[in-house]
Parts: sequence; structure tokens; C-alpha cells
Amino acid sequence: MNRRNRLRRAADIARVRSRGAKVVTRPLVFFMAPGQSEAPRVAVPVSRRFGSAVRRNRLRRRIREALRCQLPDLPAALDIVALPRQRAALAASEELAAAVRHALRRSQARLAG
RNA sequence: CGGGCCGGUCAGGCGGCCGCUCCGGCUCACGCCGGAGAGGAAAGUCCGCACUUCACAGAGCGCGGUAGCGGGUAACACCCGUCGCCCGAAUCGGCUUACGCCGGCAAGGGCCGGAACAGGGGCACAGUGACGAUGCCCGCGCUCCCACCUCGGGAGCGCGGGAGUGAAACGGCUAACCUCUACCGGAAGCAAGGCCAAGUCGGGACGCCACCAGGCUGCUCGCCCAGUCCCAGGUAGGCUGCACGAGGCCGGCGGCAACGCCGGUCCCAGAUAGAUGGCCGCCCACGACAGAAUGCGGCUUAUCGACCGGUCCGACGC
RNA sequence: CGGGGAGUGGCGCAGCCUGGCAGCGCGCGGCGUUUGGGACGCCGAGGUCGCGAGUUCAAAUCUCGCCUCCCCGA
Repeated sequence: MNRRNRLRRAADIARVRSRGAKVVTRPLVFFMAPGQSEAPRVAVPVSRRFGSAVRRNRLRRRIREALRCQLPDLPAALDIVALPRQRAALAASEELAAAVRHALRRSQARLAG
């Protein structure tokens, strides 16, 4: 997931979290909103309550990998914030990927409707 | 062979597919090719420096730190050597019926380890007495007084002794109490600091000739300066600082060592919601603690294991 | 990343600087008072002083090293 696909500015993250569409899955909470960029952009905030720097880095990398695998299916100009819940640290990689697919279906239905 | 102790190195490996960051080259561009890519503690932030800003950087007092001696270093509370004190197994010696107790010996480990006749302060409880005692108790001797048949009582002086209490009793302890001596230390910190862009651009207080604002800070002096502070409101972007360094490796020389000098060789992370990941196969003793954020030297703490080296004691063999 | 502060009964705090007894308020338990409750009065229980070393005869207090929590700074 290269730099073009990252949601980087603090203001953008705050905008998506406050105004974006919200989809809740077992391991993750997704916020999605239309963005100004051509490419889809993603941010994964991991707070201190997930443990040490090693544990936080590992959780963020696994979530980002799950998102990267679905990157070709993402619509352009969509900003996503994937916020992990407490049980996300124990979730298997397949569970994270399923959560991403589920969120994508829900958002497409919501945007179409 | 048995036992004790010390030091160092590494931090799963190989292969395949899909991905991330930086650098170099090519390309109008999408992109392609090549190279590099977390730690011994990156951690805690406990010390020491570099660097930057703060009156154009000064003085005195205060305050803080260090502490045998010598050396190393950019510097240190770190490291090395050495002196002193303490700890330190079996075997050994002594005692004991025995359990066991006492004493001494190694490698090695630990020590904020200057000064208590420069001064001030403190030493609870217990105890006659605790920082001082020419004082308390007991015994003996001498003198005097009271009483006197005898036993006796009191005062003073001299000599001798004081079990026990307690950490400590005419001799100490405490400077990780103040203090003294020697040496060191200006303060704040890369969210420091510099440049650019965007943006709101109201109100109040003090000051603008010399003290009376502020700046170097706790105080005094000196110096600088036209702004300083508070409330409300706005911004939360980019570049730089920022990675060639007290640098790594190899060899030689000096030194007991820490370390230094000389020569050769190498370029070795640089993110900014923050780069090392995901999946699969094989091997083994089945993988711990843990993720750079200005850089470096230490200390401390966490840590599954693997390997290497050194040293001391005892027993046996030659 | 950097700077600062605090851990003491169940809760909120004092004591620490200047070392020897851990105390205050609320809460809790029992008794009294009341028809009962509250309030009030009397009595009482409850603390490894965050953890581990060191200095001292003696440490909540002094020194050093850890742990947890909180606050501030572009």
C-alpha cells in the first residue's frame, strides 16, 4: 500500500470519522466518505490500549494487508478509516479480510441506494 | 572428572509469490531496473556530551553535583588499574555421642570509600547515668556529728568495684543532618531553531528621557532593548535542522588494562497517522525481550536459547 | 519525542523538609435514643505507607533503581 493510498492529513481523518458512513464488524469499525483524491485512501489508527509499540505496529500492518488485498475492488476517491476494536488483536487474518469484504458490500449498497 | 566464578559473540536459516520506504539510473509520463532498509537493549529517560536558541554570553553570592589514590575519555555518576573494608563452597583444623557450631584459605563479587581535636545539631525505648557525670549505687578506710549498754544513722574526703540495660556507657556513633575541604556546573531543549505558504487580523494592562516593562532565570550589580504580557480568535501545511559520524571492519605499534597512534578499506535506516508485512514449503535444539524519530558515550531494567573463551579449588592418572 | 507531578485504612487527604507515636474527615460494624428510619451520642474494627535494595541502632520520612497513573509542550 503505497503513499497515494494512504489517508495522511489529520483533518481528513477527523472529517471521515465524524461525517463518514459507519459500518461495524466484529473486529473493525469502518468509516467511509468520498474524498478529493483519484485513488482510494486508507488510515488505520491504533491507540495505546492495544499494547506496546511492537503489538500496535503488528496489528496495523495486518489490517492494512487485509485492505491492500481488496484495493483493486475499491471505488476511486473513497476515504476509509478502519478503527480496530479490542478483539481485533486476537482476530485471524482471514477474519480481518472478511470484515473488509463485508464493509465494501455494505458501502456499495449504501452508495447505490 | 566433580564443583565454583567471570567475560565475549549471535538473536532461526533457506526458497517461492504478492507488497512498503529511501537512494541511484532510464523514461514526456504510467512505470521499469539495480542497491540499501530497526536493537542489544531501539526501552526507562537516570547521568554525560555534541548541536541550537536565549542580555553580543559578564561578575559576585546563593543553589546543585562529584568524592580513597592514579589513569582513560569530548565528557560523565561511566570504564581500567590499585589500596582499604565486607562477602565468599567443598576439602582442612578445633569442639560435639550425634545433629551441628566455630575458625582460616581461592578464583571471584560488592562498597555515595574525603574530613567527626573548624564549628553547630541529634542519639527514641530501656537504663543510676546518653553526650557527657566534680553525678548514682555498693564495699573498705579516715575525720566529724546524732544516739549510746550494744546494734546503728547521717555528712565529707580517699581508694576499689558496678551486675544489668542498650546499637553505643570518662569513650563513642551519625556528615545518604547542617557544615568544612577539593573539583565541576549559565538556562532551556530538535515540538530547540531557521525559511516559505495560508489565515484571523478585536479587547485590555504595563512601557517607550534616567529606576519604575521585559530580557539571565533565586538575589545584587552590570549589560541589552522598543516593545512585553493577558484574554478572545485563527492556523495544525511544506522545506530545512536530518545522517560521513568522538563511524564500522582489518592489520601494525605503544600500554598490565581501560585506551591511544598509524596505515588500509567500507558507506551502513531516515519514516512523518509514521516504512521490514502477508501467504506457502523444507530443516533444526522449534524461535525470548522487543520497533529507530536530532545524533553519540554510559548506566539501569526486560530477555527463549545457542556457541566460544578464561580462571580457581578438589580428586585421580602420567 | 521532550518536560513536569502524584502513589499512605473502602474514598478524599495530613504526616516526609527537621528519621523513633502512622493521624483527620467521610464511610463501615455494635450499642443507645426513636413506633421505625434519618440525624445525634458512646464504643470499636480496618493500613505490606506502590515495589526492591542501601545508609542508620532505627526509614512512610534520607539515597539509588524499578512499576503504575495524571498533566503540559508544535
